[in-house]
Amino acid sequence: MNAYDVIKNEIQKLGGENVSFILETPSDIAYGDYATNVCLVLAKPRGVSPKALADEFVAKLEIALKEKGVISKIEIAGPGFINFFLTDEKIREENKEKEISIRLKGKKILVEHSSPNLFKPFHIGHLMNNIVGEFVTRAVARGGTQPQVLCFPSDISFGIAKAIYIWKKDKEEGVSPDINFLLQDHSLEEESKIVDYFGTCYVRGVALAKENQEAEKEMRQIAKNLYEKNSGEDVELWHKARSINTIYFENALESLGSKMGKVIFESDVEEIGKEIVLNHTGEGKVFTESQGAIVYVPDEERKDINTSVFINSEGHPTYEAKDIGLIYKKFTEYGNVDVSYFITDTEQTHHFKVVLDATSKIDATWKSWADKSIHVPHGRMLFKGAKMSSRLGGVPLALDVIAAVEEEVREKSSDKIAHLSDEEKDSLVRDVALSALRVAVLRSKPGININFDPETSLSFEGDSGPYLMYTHARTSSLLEKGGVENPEFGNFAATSLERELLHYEEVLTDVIDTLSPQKLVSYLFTIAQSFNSYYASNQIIVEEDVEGNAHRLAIVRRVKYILKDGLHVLGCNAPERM
RNA sequence: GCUCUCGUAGUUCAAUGGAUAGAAUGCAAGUUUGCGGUACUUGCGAUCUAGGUUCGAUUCCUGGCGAGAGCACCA
Repeated sequence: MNAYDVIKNEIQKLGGENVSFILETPSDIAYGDYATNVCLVLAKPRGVSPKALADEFVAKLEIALKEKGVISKIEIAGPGFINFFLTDEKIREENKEKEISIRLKGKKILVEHSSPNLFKPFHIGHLMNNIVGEFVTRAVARGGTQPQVLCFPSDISFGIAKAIYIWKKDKEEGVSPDINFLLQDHSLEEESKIVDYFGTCYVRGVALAKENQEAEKEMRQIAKNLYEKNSGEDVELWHKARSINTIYFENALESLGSKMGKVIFESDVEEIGKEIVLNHTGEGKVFTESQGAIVYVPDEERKDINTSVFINSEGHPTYEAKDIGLIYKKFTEYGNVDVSYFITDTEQTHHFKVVLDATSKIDATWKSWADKSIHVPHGRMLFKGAKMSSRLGGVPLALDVIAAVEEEVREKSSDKIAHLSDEEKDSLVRDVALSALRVAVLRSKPGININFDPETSLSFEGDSGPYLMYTHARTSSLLEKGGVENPEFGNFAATSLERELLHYEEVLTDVIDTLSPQKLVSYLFTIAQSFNSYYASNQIIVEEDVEGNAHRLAIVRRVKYILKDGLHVLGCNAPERM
C-alpha cells in the first residue's frame, strides 16, 4: 500500500468512516508531504477546538504511522492542519517504478472526437478538438483500458446538397478540378487542394441558395436524393466527395500524431434516429408535433434549455435526431458501455443538454444511456500577434497553423539543429511545434478559449511543451553519460525534488478521474523546474562516487519517466535528443 | 429580452471551501572552470464591485458592472 492510502486509513480510523476530509499535497513543501484538514472538519460537530482535537489525533497518528515506518515527523500547523513528513526510506520506495494505474481496467469506454465536416477543410476548430480528444483517449488508456475511438462526420444535410449542386454545375462547365489523381499515389497537399475546393462549393452554394430560388429548388431535390439514397449522379458525387474527405482527414490526423477513430457517418444513423423520434411522438409522449415539425419541449423548470426541432417539416431528421441515432448505435453496438465521451466545441453544449434531456425521458434504458454520455467541450483558438493574424486570415486551417508554428521553431533553433539530417530535422521540428500547440491548449481547463501567440516566444520558453521536451532530452543525455545500467536509489537524505516526484501517480489518477489536463501540465512544469534547479546546483556525475552517482541517476531516471509518460498522455512525443 | 459560461499581476494561464493566492511571460539585477543557457537565482507586480453563508471564500449564494456563447426547422 502506498503512503497516501496508509495515512488515509489511519485518519479514517480516528475520524470515522463517514467523515469527509481532505488528504492533500500541500502547496508548500515546508508543510510536509501530505496534509489533512480532518480536525477542522470535526472540531465543530465534536464541540472541541481544532487545535485540541489535533493534539489528540497527532499523538495517536504519530505512534501508528511511525510504527509502520511511514513518517518521520508529524506536526500541527495553522488553524489546525496536520502535516505529515515521510521517512527517506518511504520516499525512495514511492519513487520506484510501480505498476501503472488500473482503476479503469475492464471498463468499456467510448471516445468520439475529431469528426470532420464533409465539404469543409480541416480547420482550427478540428485541431482544438483533436488536442482535447487525443488527451481524453490517452488519459483513459493510461487508466488501464483501451477506449474505442469513434468519429462522427457530418455527411448529410441541406448545406451539403448545396455544395453538391455547385460541384455538379462546375463539372458541366468543365471548371471543376480533376480528381482522377486519387487513383494513383498522391500527397496530402493534393488532397487538401480538392478539399479546399469543396469548401468553396459549400460557401458558394449557401450564397447562391439565398439569391436564386430556382437553384434552391434544385438543391432541395438533391437533398431529397441524398436522404433517400436515390441512385443517380447526386449520390454518386456525394460518395466520391465523402471518400476523398475521409482519406484527407485520416492523413491530416496522422500527421498530427493522432488517429482517426472508427467512422460512423451521420447518414448511417439518421434513419434510426428519425424512427426513434417518431416512435415517441404524440400525446403524452416525449416529442410533439408543432408547425409541421417534430419538436421536444423541455419542462418549464429547465430554464437552461429551449424547445428544439428534431425532425423538420420536410420530414428530415435534424442534428438532434441524428444524435439520438448515434447514441442508440453507440450503446447497442459496442457491448456494455460504461462511459461515452464526446468532444465538441463548447457552443454545442446547449444542443447536447437538450438531446440528453429528451432521451432520458424515453425509458429507463435511455435514461441510463443519457447518464453515461458525457460531453467534453473545448474552446476556440485565438491568435495574437500580427504575423500570425495576417497569414491566417479568415478561418485558419489547421495545417497552415502548424506550418506557421513549425516555421517559428525553425527560425529559433536553426543553429541548434544544424547537425541533424533533413529527416531528423523535420521530425523534430514537427514534434516541437505540436508540443507547443498541444501544451498551450491543455495547460488551461478544457472549454475556454486559448490565446496562442508563437511570436512572443510565449510558447517556446518557460511553461511550454518544448521546455518539457528539452528537460526530458537533458535527462536522457545524463543517463547516457552516467553509464549506469540500472541506477538504484541509495541511502541518502531525500531532496525536495524527490519529495515532489513521489506524487506522480496521485496526480495522474486525479487527471484521469476528472479529465483535467491542466493539472498534469502544471505538475510536469513543477517537476521540470525542480529538476532544472537541482541540476544547476548539483553535479550529477562525479568521478569515483559510485554510490552517489547511482542515487542521483536514479532520480534523473524517475524524472525522465514522469516527463515522457506525462507528455505522452498529453499527446506529445519526447525525443531522446533535440 | 431569456439562458449558459467567464471576470485573478501589464499579458497568458493555475489554485476538489483551507495555511503567506501559484507559474510563465514582461521589466530590473545576477549565474560559465559541472555533465545541454530552449537553463538557473533574486526582485517588482493581481482575486471587477456591493452584500450574504462560515471557524475560514478567488472558489458557494444574491444584486450590480463587464466579456463571450446559445436561444425552432444549420451542423
